[in-house]
Amino acid sequence: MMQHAADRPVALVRMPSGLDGQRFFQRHAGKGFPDAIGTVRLTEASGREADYITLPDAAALLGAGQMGTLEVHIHGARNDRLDRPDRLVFDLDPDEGLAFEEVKRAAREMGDLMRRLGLSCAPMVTGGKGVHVVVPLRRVAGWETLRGFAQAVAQGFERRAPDRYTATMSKARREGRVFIDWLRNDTAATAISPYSLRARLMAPVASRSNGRSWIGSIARTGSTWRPRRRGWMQPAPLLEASKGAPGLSERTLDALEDWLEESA
DNA sequence: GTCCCAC
DNA sequence: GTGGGACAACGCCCA
DNA sequence: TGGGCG
Repeated sequence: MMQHAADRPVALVRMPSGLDGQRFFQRHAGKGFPDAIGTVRLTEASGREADYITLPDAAALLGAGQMGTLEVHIHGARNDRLDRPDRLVFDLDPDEGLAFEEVKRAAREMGDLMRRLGLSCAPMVTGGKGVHVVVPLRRVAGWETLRGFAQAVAQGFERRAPDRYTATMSKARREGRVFIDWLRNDTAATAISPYSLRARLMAPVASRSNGRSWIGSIARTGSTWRPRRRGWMQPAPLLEASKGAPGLSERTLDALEDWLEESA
């Protein structure tokens, strides 16, 4: 998990009093935090500066757990270049009651497009009903570019198959469709970290809808902890995709233009 | 977990 | 001094 | 401007 979550601003979902207690989302570092947990100064949209939480190493993650942390949500940029995101996320969020098969189909189509645009990517089940398609990026473009790219892709999907996709968050537009949430790609936005638990009963990592338990999720990652059964070990798809990942270049944006024109 | 106020 | 309650986000889109 | 959303 730390290969994904270390050295970037994070937000925590904490339930320090257990399942029956309150639950809160915390992005600013607070007093009484363990020494192992670090802070990183971030300028918010309002212009205000605030100290955000960051986890330098496994000890910090352990410290977070000690404070009742269930979920870790990560920013799209690392501490050493907060203005140059190294990942982009499409959150594929199905309407209530939509078959998981539809989400998988959406993820496949998104993967196809990313490959066509020369980008690499990997799918991730979120532990809820959705799938994140994560696109690791060389840090050549800023947030503005990223956001515009994500929006264009989501709207392109909607235009191509308006009966199956929507790029609009509103409940009404989502009926029977997969909402492609492109809004996770902003300076202050976060997305659930790979391998984070979820603050739900049984603390899943992966949803039941694809039949994979959280133990199975760990096995899938290439973690140093390995289950006995052979054949489960595979390289973490996202880490594989990150190796030599390209950035959002002029060429990528041109390819996107072509795709958009096709569907116009 | 910590701070702060009321008692 | 101590018991107890409050507190621990942000920013977007769209109506 | 406020509500919904994640």
